[in-house]
Amino acid sequence: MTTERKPRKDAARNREAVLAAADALFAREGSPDDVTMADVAAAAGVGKATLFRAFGDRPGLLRALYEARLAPVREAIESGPPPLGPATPPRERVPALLDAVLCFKLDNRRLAVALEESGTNSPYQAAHYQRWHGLLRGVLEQVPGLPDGDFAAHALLAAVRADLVEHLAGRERMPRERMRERLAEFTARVLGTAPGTG
Amino acid sequence: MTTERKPRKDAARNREAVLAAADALFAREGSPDDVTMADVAAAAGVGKATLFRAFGDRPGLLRALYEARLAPVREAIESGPPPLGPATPPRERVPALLDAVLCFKLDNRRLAVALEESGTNSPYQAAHYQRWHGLLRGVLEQVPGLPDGDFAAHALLAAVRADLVEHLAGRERMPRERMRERLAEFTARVLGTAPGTG
DNA sequence: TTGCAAAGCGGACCCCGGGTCCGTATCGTT
DNA sequence: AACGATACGGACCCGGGGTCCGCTTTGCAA
Repeated sequence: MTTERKPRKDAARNREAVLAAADALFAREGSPDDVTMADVAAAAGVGKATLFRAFGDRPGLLRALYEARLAPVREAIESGPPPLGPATPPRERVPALLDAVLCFKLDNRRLAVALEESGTNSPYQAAHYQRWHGLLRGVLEQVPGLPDGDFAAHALLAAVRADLVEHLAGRERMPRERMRERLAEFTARVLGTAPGTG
Repeated sequence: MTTERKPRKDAARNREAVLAAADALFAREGSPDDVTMADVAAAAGVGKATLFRAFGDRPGLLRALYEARLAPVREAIESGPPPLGPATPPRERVPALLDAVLCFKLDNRRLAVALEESGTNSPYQAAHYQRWHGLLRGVLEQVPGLPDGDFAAHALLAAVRADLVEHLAGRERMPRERMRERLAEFTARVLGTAPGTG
């Protein structure tokens, strides 16, 4: 087993400072890649090496920020009450999950875009995507009449990809509630629960 | 009006050489961004400046390659016979369009990925995306019972995004015909023409 | 054919951002 | 207080996109 030593307290403090600074910068700046690593280091009042030692590389920093923000949502999904929690019947849980993802991306647009475009490789290898996909796929496969949960999960998640959300909400100024509504309609159609279909 | 002068013939020749070289390199290399502009210039037997003069910047080169490959498909869509051409009834044309996009991306995976990730800004501002979306949206809105063609068009196109296609076809080795089938099923569900729904 | 702009060429060069090195400062333990 | 381990920081390196400018080629015209 890999014995995890606990970090020195200045290290921990710096780590927090960096996270806070990065958070603020991404919120403030227009485009994610206008924020350079040197910027973050400077804003945190820290040397570049400290930053890289703490997070490995740029994607590492983004991931850390992302996971921190995502934690409450994960919690709600893994052990919360319906309609997000595991006790929810599949037909209701699927739209709830997608809505949660959408809302999360709406609330963290810049960050989500930065993360998706940061890796040198596709977002589909990212651990958090694999988790979302695995979960959604599992729930979809409990819905009778859905022939292929795997592809459907990918396709539904594609509809809430960060850059699409950013495009619609940011560039096209589509209101939040409208987007949620459209996504719900779309999901319902895929599930075969659409009003017009019956 | 902007008077377009015709280029000198060595310029034209070089332009072709660059396109051919880039094409070959993207096909050969594993990852799109392993191919540098300098590589392309060298492979084409041309100076870097020539390359940049001809195409502006890296995205410009990618776009040129992409448009060239895309031309026959556009042709088939704009003035070809059914099921792609304009004479096709909407309910058949939507899946045909998506299938065409999917096949195109399968045949030009590397290039499509490179293009989507190349721009400093999202792929949703790219002219070719706007065209696909506008077209699909228009067709969708001719289908009765579809409340929102705009979002549905985005969502359906998201299901055939280059990196997803690359992930499924490349990394996960999903066979071509299987992908087409899954996409067709998914599309049918959205359109309300799925076998399980009726 | 030769003259001569203008258009084009090429590769050395610049810029800038991610990532590293290593001498110095801090921590925390004895 | 002292000393090893751990962390700090900013100068530094590297590699890739994009530009500059002195030289070559083209094509028109005399």
